[in-house]
Amino acid sequence: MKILFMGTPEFAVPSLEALIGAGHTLCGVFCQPDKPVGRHQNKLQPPPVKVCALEHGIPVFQPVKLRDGTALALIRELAPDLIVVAAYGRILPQDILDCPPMGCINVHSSLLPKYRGAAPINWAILNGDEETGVTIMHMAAALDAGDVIAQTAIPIDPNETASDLTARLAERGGKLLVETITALEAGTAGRTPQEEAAATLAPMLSKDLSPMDFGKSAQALHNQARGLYPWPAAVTEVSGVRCKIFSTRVEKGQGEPGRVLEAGKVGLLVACGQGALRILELQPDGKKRMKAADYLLGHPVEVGQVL
RNA sequence: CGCGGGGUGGAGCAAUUGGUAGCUCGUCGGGCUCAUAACCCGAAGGUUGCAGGUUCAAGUCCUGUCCCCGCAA
Repeated sequence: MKILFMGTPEFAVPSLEALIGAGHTLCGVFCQPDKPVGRHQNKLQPPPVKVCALEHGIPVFQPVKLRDGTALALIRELAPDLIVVAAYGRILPQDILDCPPMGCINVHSSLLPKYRGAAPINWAILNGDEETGVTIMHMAAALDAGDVIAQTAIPIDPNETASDLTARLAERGGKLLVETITALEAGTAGRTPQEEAAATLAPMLSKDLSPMDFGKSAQALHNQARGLYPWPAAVTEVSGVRCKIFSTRVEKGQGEPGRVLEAGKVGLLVACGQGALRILELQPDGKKRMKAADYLLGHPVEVGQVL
């Protein structure tokens, strides 16, 4: 099968590699343009998918616009049988969707119709879900609304971070993608419309989600810390110093929300609206990530103070 | 050269106006205890990121260089 792949971040890489591994012909890879990443805004960084594609000698295209006709012309020239999209980061216009004979399919990291949008994995954790999954679907003009071809559910570990879960789902997605294409070729693939009424959105993350409100339950805060890991991360102030909270645990405990119940070798224990949150790992502004216990050695926090 | 913080014994931090580096934890040895992420006693461990410079003397001032991190994207 001659395939045009579209994807950008790390999540899409296993899918691309799975296609290559399955022996499909990749006639090209589309990804977002290189952009400045990190501290040195003067330097452009290639997205992970580009790096992977180049390693495999696959031509890479990074169009800035998809609706000015040049992208469409390019795709016609590449003449793929099928377009596979995985976290490309753009909505494909109808003329491109209509282009390949076998159509366009998408790898999405949620159990659609739940969590349509940019950050399905994070929102599944933020909401405390116990399972999520990957879906392969035909693409429609609306956001993540196409008919479902295949779906696999996987359990979410109670302490799993979005980063870990992303890696697992990316791998699972790659496998399901290959299986699905095989089924499409064989003509045995199913096609189930999504139940619109059950659709929910998983919008892009932002730093507005970072501040921790200890009035919430310890479980909610724990979900916040792992769901926003590693970016934008749950953030709170410890003795006036802004800290990203990277690793937490839900424990029993009671007290005014935000009050420090314990500060020692096992980190900080902070009272929440319900239960208490053990802060195990954090990162102060300008410092490296460290165990909360280590941070306390040089920055004593009094038991009883309120964060 | 986008803005800013920082590199000190294994870890996290200190070090008055420049005068041969201190604290907490950990580690090792010993003691106490039914027991301990507890306590007591003792010990080891640092040419202060690197390279130059100023000075009688620099972690502390100057120059250069490498690395880490936050903001911003």
